[in-house]
Amino acid sequence: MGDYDHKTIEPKWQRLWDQRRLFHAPRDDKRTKYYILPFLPYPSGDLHMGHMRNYTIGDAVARFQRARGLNVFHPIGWDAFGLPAENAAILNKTHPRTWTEQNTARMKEQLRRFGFSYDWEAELSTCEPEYYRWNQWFFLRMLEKGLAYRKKSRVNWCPQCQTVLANEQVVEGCCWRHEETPVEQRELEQWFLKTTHYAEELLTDLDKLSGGWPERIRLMQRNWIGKSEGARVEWAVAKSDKVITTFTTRLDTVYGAVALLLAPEHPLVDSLIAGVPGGAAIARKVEALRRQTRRAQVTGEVEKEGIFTGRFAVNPLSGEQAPLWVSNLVLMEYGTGAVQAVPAHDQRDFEFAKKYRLPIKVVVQPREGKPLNAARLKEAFLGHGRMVDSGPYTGMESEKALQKMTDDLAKKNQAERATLYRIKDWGISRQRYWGTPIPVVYCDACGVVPVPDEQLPVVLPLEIEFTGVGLSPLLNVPEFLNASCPKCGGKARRETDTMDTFVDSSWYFYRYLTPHENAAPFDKEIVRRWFPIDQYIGGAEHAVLHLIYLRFWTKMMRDLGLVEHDIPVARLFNQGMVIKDGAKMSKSRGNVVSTDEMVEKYGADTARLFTLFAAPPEKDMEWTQAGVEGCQRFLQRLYRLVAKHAARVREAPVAVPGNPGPQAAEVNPDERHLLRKAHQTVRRVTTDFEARWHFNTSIAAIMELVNELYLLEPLEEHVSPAVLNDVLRKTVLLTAPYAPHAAEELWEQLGNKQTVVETPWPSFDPELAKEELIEIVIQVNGRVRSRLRVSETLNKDELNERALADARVAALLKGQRIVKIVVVPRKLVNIVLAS
RNA sequence: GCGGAAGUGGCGGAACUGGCAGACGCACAGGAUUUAGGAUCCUGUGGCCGCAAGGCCGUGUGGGUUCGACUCCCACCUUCCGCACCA
Repeated sequence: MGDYDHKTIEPKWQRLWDQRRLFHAPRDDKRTKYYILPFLPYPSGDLHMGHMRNYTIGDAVARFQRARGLNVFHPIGWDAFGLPAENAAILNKTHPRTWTEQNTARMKEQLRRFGFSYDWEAELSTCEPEYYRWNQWFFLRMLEKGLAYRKKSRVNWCPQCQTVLANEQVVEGCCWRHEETPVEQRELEQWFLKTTHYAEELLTDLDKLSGGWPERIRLMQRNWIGKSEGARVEWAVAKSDKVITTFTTRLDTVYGAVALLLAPEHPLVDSLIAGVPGGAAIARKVEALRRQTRRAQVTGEVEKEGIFTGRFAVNPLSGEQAPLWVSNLVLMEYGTGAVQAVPAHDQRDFEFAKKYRLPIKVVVQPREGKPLNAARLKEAFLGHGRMVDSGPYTGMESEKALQKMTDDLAKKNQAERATLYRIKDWGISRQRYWGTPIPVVYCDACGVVPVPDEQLPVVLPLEIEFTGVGLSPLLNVPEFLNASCPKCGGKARRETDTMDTFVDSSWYFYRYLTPHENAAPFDKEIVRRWFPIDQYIGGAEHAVLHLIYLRFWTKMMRDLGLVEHDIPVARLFNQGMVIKDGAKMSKSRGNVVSTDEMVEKYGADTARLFTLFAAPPEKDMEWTQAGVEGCQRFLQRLYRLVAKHAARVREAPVAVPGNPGPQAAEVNPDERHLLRKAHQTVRRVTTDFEARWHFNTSIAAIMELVNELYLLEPLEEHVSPAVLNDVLRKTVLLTAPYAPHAAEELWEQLGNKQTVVETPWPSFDPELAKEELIEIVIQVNGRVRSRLRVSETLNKDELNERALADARVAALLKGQRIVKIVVVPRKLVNIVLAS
């Protein structure tokens, strides 16, 4: 019989699954497809239990759906390019490729030891030329379509990474990897992808994702895209031929504008202050404002301030002159870098006006409450209402005035409706070695020239030296740097910037289906059959980066005619974090639980089981040693039980089509009880998988079933082999998605030749699951005073009668007047007494 | 400041549609087995009062709706997360 020994069981079944290719999903198959995958992991070196939670959840679902008869595709691969590999190269003199390969091999081994049901034949690594070649190919297509372009721009520079960061990688003014390092600003020529081209579509698609993607993620993306509708309005500068364009969503308040504010970086600032008295002093102030980092401005480390330029601008509607100020209140990055200042109706303008003693002019009166008085205003009024002091618009509703003013100005070509998005184009240039080379060359004669498709891939040279200083190390590789121009054949210099690794992760899930296809990024027909992804699983930290880029990429591919759908991912699941000692499990916090140690000491099954049992998967869970031991104890308990009885029951007849298994009529009361519990458990676990993924309650239900079995020990005295066989088989099959190795071992002991993986999910009989007698609670004034065990067919009147006849209830009713009796069939009787 | 999620025993959590609060697990206590310990099996375990039967209190706080509220409504407190001059 022996004891539960995970060390022999787990490798045994892993080998067998592997040999028999049980997790390979035939791309062409009549069964319904189910495409489930975890986020692409970065090979950072070592997996800990925090990472494993993601894979454990996905694997349980994959195994369940496979048992349900679906053709499950469950791939994994490696996000193999990126900065850490290069930083490691600088520190340890290992080549990024070597470092990456070592880490990948190590993590792959760790995943294998957990027995996840991946289709390893689909494995891919983004640093392989056969993969990144297609990044380059896509880039060229986008270049042709005008979706990729180059511009000089002020970029975020992290002095730690020595590289440019995308806006998304800047967290509160600091680097997302180095939270203590403030980001600096630099001017560089950069490659951009036009994500803004799809801003509107990316926004409206969020509605279609309702139900499939978590509300939280959709909201974050909506804020990120940040649509706002308004108008661009032209203000002439007095005594000048210059015109300043503002953007506003509240043109209705324009009569209340007491100033026009310009961002310090606004291109007209220098020429406007050039000839003005005191211009030199103003210029010095502007210079000081420009030196402030955006971080300082946003976090309020520096005060909101400004300076009057000595110039005036003409209000396009009132004709009044408004003083022109330069202020760090205004951002050059958003809108036009110029805004109307309306203190009465904008809180920021209100505070600015108070500070500089600018007048305050109310032009919209609220519909309810006291009318506003400019002199006594404590804060800006942001709502809509009735227009006052606004020339011909006075008396109108402000919403109407907004439209009318825009139309009126538009007729004079002084305004146009405009929609602005907060989302920016995606800067993909990285001054780094370990990434996809951007396939263009710079020719002295022809300028920027794309590398022709036939010359792809532009291969990253492997012979390279890392000094850790300066820009890209590729600048020191003449064989790479020096190219000939594809157009004129003359001397050209190759682009040394590489692509942001978010490019790699934007489309890898298409490549999984045909990872070695070499005529195209993927097989269109196979993709058509397998998309969208049925279930994507990963952490919420990628809510606005990866998960917007991948939607962008699909839009772009749709416009290239490569795919027909708009949304690549039908359902998204965000698992919670793993907490240890009060903090998120992470290497930097030093509170990681090693997966190797877990497998060694408790086994993968125990680790997996605990991961799912400790909390529902979307919530944070706390890792505790005692909890892990409890789960191991359960597996041992199950193992001992099955092992003890296997020999006796395995020859008994088995429920198959034609023989539905033991029925109610043929069994004794103990057996009836056990069968009922078993069928109830199958129902509970099945519905938990289908509806809400609360594996903690599923596992609790299986534990209850096992407890019932123990209470009937010695089982041979109470339960026939046929019934016991049926119940044990169900128990093992239900356990399999959570603890697949132990399940296989026990399944084999029960005399099965097929693996669990090849065995259909157990079904349940609703009739057998039904309780014969149900418990009805009798309440008096809402307090439980007694209970009845009755047949569930009893109707209201019968229940009423039985409740009043109850001895304990009758005693309480003596001398009391009954006001009302509430009867809820199958639940309770509540007798309400006069007070 | 704005938006979101969440607050239940000593701990992790359960209660799915307004109907028995605390499933399951941990921890703890008692018993069986054992030379002993460990392991295993069984029993108990929200608080207070009581020998017991039983009673009272109890889901962050205060109010409300209801025969009945962890669940719905209002106000507030705490924690976590996201956004944060977006004109």
